[in-house]
Amino acid sequence: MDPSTSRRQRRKQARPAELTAAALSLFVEKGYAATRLDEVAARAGVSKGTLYLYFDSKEALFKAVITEGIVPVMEKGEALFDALRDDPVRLLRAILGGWWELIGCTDLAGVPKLMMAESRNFPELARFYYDEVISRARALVGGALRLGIEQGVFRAVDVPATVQVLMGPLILLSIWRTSFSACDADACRPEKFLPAYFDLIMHGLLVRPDNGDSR
Amino acid sequence: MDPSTSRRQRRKQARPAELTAAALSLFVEKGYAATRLDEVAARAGVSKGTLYLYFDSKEALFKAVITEGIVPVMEKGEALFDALRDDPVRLLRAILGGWWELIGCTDLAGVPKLMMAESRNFPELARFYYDEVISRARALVGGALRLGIEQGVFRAVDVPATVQVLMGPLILLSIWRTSFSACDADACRPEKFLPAYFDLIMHGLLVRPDNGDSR
Amino acid sequence: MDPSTSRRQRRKQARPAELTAAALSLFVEKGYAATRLDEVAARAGVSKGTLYLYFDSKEALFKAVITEGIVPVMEKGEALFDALRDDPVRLLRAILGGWWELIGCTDLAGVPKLMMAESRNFPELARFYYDEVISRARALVGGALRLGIEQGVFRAVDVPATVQVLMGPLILLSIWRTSFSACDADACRPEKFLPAYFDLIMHGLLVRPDNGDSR
Amino acid sequence: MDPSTSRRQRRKQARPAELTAAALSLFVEKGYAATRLDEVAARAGVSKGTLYLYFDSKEALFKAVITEGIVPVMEKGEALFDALRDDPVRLLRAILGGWWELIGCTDLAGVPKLMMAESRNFPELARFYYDEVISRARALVGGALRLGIEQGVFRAVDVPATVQVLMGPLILLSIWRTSFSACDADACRPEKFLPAYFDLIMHGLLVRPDNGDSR
DNA sequence: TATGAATGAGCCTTCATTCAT
DNA sequence: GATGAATGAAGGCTCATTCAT
Repeated sequence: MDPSTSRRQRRKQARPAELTAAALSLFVEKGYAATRLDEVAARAGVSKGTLYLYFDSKEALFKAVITEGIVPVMEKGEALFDALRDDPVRLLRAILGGWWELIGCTDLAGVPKLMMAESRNFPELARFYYDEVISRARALVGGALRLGIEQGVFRAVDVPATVQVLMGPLILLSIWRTSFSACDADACRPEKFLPAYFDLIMHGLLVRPDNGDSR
Repeated sequence: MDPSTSRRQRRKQARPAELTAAALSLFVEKGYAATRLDEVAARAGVSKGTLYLYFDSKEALFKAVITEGIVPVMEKGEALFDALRDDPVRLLRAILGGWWELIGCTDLAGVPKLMMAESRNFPELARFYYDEVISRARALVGGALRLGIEQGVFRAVDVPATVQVLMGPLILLSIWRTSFSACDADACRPEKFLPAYFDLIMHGLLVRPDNGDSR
Repeated sequence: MDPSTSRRQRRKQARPAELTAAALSLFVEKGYAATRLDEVAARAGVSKGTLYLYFDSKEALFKAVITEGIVPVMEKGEALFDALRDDPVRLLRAILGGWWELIGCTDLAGVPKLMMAESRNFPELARFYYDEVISRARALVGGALRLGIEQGVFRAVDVPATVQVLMGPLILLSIWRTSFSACDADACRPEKFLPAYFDLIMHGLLVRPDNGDSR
Repeated sequence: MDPSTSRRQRRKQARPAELTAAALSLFVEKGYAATRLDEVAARAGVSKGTLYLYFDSKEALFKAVITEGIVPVMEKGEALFDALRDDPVRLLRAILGGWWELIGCTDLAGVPKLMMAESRNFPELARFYYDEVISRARALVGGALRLGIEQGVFRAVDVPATVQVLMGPLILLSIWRTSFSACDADACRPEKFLPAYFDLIMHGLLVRPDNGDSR
């Protein structure tokens, strides 16, 4: 292997990910329209022209940011599901906690925020995101709920609506951290929020919440 | 009084509200940066120049949209609080349900969405919004929680964190309706969501949820 | 009539023509691609943005330059034809000489030059130009030839091919004047060229050239 | 001799001509400014970087296209002149017909078209072209005319102006073929055009046209 | 007060040119 | 010699803002 070629090759292969990472952080910070490609390129350490070697347009870059970032994570979540089928309580905690670990507390938390802000401007992308991310996430959480109800561990709640309720606090916190952390660093600390979150929802879901599972 | 002058007067007085309403709907639809003042003026039925008679700049219009829309509503909420001090369960339902009625299901639901998207671009406005809206809303919900805990009706939850948890689903649903209703009209129907929401949180909060208060 | 409104109105009505005139001169001078819209605007005495109030894009401006400039002239030519039907020699001179007066020696001479340079880049425009200008011009010249042949004044030449031959020197001269006048001002002087042109073609066409018609 | 080296050598020597040929065809098709060097390189089967091994800049490539293509042809024309001094009619036909064979109906026909379009953008090149091509071509045609006039075969026309007239149809047809052949394949067929051309000009030039020389 | 024509700074995008490999 | 990734200056176009009417 020629080391010199290899370095350039490695660089070239890494570029798209470096660029989408830079773009993600700026899109989240400023919004799609207010983000200048100059800045994206600068943050990725390349010139403006280089960006166009890898992405056809600002819109293409945006789509790559959304699709390439989040789809792989969904697959991990689905693997989790199969591993914990027989304990719905641990499964639900694993899914919701896993969402937080893999998305909510990482840069990818910006993706839901972005999609909410821009879904009307990019309808096909919104459709894609809905099908590939939202639906699949709902199926995971809803599946865990249904298992728990079938096994008599969870109360017989309205599953689709409750899924939406369960995701709400997590998604909102993840957005909060990229939006209001300057105003209120305290409310954004997950170490206080997450226990209260799991305490409330488990108490709300479990048939017999007193056995300590809600902690 | 000349009636034509009077009509003009009325018109003139109504203009700012007509303009902020048009601006709100467009900001929510497209985002701040992607909204053109041409469109705002057109939707309000005036010319672009007229807009500048009432607002100094696009930024000033944005600030008016945020501040003038939502602050009055906060006062209604605070009045509610004083009226229902002695029944924390009804009080909490009234506050959360009132939030939905007065903000969540109206055009004002766009305001939280906007502030999340633009807080980094308008830090002082974010600070204002945090102080005048978020903090006061939290005080209301947190006050109801504390009353219930003191009176032994609610479990002894971590109040600040639980407030955040409680608001999450409501805020998210309100955003969802302006973002993904095209993809998923069903999940945006509050008549299914709200009962499941109250069922879950009341079960999660109440010391004795079986007495029917959770419905 | 309000004179102030009127002046602005008059200005607004004149703008498109001022802009196409400026654009024509620059397109002819530099070519379509090398012409910057800044320059066009500056030459018309307005700002770059103003140009976009009247034309949607550079391409739209180019199309307007071509279509609005030359079509009206064709109609004059066709009127000429009907007035001189009974004297084919004078008719042919009037058409060819009229082409020179109305197009060849004016700024419109740039239009054929432009179309030749850009026809491959704007195929629909080329088609339009071919149908609305070239075909009609050929019909005029060809009609005069045919009349003369029928009346026994002109030799029985191949009409379509000869039309092309007759137009060649005129069109070339008009292009020459915008291309090589700096190199050779002399060859661009029509007062020398035109007599030689008419002398040659009339001698070439007439059955009895000696009667002086060739002058 | 190593045959592979030799092939490379041959390749290397052929490169400039391959590149100018590719460039000529693209310049003629799209114009100088609208031609991208990527395309030129691709059409010549090399990479963009390679192009810069042979030409310093786009402008240098353009100049090479103009100068290297056409100057050698002029010399053939001048050789022709000396060979046919004593028959001015055949000489003139040979020069004009030769122009058509060597330039007008080949890719080199694009050169006059290009120079007309770009002369204002490249004044020194225009000057060079004027001196090395136009003047020499004029001298050839003018010389034949003068010989014919001296020998009493041609009428006493204004030589410089008539040269311009004689070249017009040929040059125009050659341009037409690269510009409007898509619109009007018929008018571009030289087998119809050239006879009509020679018929007209010979009739126009000859003192006694009836002796058949005009065919 | 209301209008809308005009402005020009700013951003996305292209492409001639360079240079490390 | 050949490549093609990288650069950055330049131009088309947008839109917030101004101002004459």
